[in-house]
Amino acid sequence: MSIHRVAQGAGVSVATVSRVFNDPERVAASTRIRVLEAARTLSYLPNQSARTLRTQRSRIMGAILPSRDDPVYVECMNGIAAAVLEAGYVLAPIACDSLPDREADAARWIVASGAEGCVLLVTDVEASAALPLLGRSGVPYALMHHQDDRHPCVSIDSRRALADLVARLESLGHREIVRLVPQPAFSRVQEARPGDGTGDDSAARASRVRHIDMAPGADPVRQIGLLLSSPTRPTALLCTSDLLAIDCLRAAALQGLQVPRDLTVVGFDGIALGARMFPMLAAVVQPHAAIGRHAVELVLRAIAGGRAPTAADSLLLPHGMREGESCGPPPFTAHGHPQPGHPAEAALA
Amino acid sequence: MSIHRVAQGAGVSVATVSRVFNDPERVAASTRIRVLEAARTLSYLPNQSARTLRTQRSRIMGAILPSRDDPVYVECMNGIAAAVLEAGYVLAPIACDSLPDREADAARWIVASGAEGCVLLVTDVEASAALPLLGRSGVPYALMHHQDDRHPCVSIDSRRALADLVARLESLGHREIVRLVPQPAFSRVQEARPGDGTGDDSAARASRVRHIDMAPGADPVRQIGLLLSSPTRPTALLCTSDLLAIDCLRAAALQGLQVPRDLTVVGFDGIALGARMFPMLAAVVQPHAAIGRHAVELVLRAIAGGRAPTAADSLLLPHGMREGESCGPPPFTAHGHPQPGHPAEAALA
DNA sequence: CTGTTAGCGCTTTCAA
DNA sequence: TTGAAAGCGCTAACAG
Repeated sequence: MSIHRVAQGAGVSVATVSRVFNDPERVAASTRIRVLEAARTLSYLPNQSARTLRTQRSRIMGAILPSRDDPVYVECMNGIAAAVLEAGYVLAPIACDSLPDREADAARWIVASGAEGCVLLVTDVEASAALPLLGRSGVPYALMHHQDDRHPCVSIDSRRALADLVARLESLGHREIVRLVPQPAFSRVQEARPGDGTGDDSAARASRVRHIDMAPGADPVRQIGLLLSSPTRPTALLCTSDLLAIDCLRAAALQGLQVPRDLTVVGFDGIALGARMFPMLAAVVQPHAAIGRHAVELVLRAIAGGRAPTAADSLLLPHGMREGESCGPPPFTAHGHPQPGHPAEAALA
Repeated sequence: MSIHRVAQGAGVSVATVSRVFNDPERVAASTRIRVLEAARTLSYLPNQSARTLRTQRSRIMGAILPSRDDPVYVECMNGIAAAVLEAGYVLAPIACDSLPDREADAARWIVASGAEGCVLLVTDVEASAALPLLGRSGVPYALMHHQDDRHPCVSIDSRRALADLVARLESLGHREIVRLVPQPAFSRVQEARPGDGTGDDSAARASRVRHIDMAPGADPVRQIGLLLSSPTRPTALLCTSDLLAIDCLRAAALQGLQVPRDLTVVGFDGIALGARMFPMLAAVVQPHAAIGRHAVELVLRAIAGGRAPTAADSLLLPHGMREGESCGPPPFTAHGHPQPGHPAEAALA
């Protein structure tokens, strides 16, 4: 069904029909009604491709994310989708399974589709081929969950969030904190690692934490179980993601450890599901949806202003903390000896 | 960057450039290389809108789903996305938050975008405005997770799955089984309910189960807690969704009940996350991804054959069963079937 | 093997 | 307030 048939049906020119849909004020009420009527009976819908081709405005917003499975990205996508919808755009989301090649493909498709902008979360900002691709094509973009001097970013202050979390664990008495890092690690996770050269206070605090890289491909629950059955098992597990924290909860239970009595587990995302489990997962709560929303709005603002966003437009959003039920004092005394009669004592014997 | 500039750069006509991208064999190797080179240096990408407008083939597959938050739909979407990608199409997914109006809007957009097909999961097949909309526009579609005589559907035999699950619970000795049904219930959940008039064996078996509608809007964990604190609490909770089963697990823990010693909880989706929790969630395992994939392939086959899919093309996929750790024998000897007017029902009112 | 050209459906001057 | 017509970038006859 094309605009011609509608024009014919209403006894007007195609230009008038077009105006009815794009600038209704500029056409007489009587003709407008006639056109609308014709359009309705023919169930006419303007052809998007033709419209895009003609106006050079696709009203498409691209979104490149590592995966569709992690609730973190789902929550982020919710914010993105809402902002995109409100702006009258349509969303073209692409999940890349954390594969850099797919990220580049996605960026290429984004450009070819004529998307007016793009928000994205890449596995590795440095190595990303998608970023320069978008940059070269002049597609305005914003990164989510990253902090980088060379790109417009929206995220929390992850270094500070980590410091907050460590401070909380330490104030509870934990001295043997292990931070579990899945491999390959996203650049957003690598940040705030000891020896990153920034030398600021929070990094110093974080360096008191032992970092353990998880073997890629292996079953996380088994790996964590191994760690927990070690005689020198940590008193607190600080996970880079909530999904990993959930694995920790299961691993602990399989070892017969009770959380938080025998072990503290904290996450770093604050996904909604964590609050529906038992024990409720203690975690940094990142404003995932807000991050997505702000990233979209940043890009939209740039489109409206006719210029690409820059690193100077970057936004840092506040994070929260979920107390949860998976976090408590360590089972050991301050002096590092097992409390008498504590199950951990038997385990260490 | 248009095809003209590339043609100019390579010293050929636009037709040749077009051929290089659409039917490379038909152009001499030497010219092809020259064109490709020019395209690369100019970082040319064919304009999708122009291509679609000209060929009348958008290579877009629409997907309408109730939400983005439920892992069930995420898994489904994974299957859809994979099939769509393999076919060289691009996916346009729309989440409707289970709002019929948004479903209709989505269908309208699908049509306007020129999508060649659509897979969808609607809240209510009967009342859906999206279905007739697609039908009228001639966009081939397939329903997922539904069984309906009037539409092409891909799903499991949910009646049989429910019967299998009930049989398993009964063989373990459970006689007080409650099936928790969130409100408003999807048509896919309403199926297999007593009094649905089919009168077959599985329905008869399922009718031994007491159905309890959950209060819409209220906190599920609280509601379930109330049910569990009743003196005549059921011995097994049969949930229509895994997410609800997870709520049951938490509610049970808050009541001091140990699963499965004091209470059996089973889900009806088999989401991956359920296997990562403790206790591992026992559940019917639906092949969500396969359902999505088959729905797409069904539509693709129809597109290739130049005809819309019909109810006769419907597919029934086999379901599985996850033993899990949340399922065991009841805590006390069976004392007969639940009586009408069970107090547990009042607890939820 | 390659070039010329019409036209997909729409918006938008420019004229009336 | 309305219409005529050009052209967005591309593909597919058709001609050579």
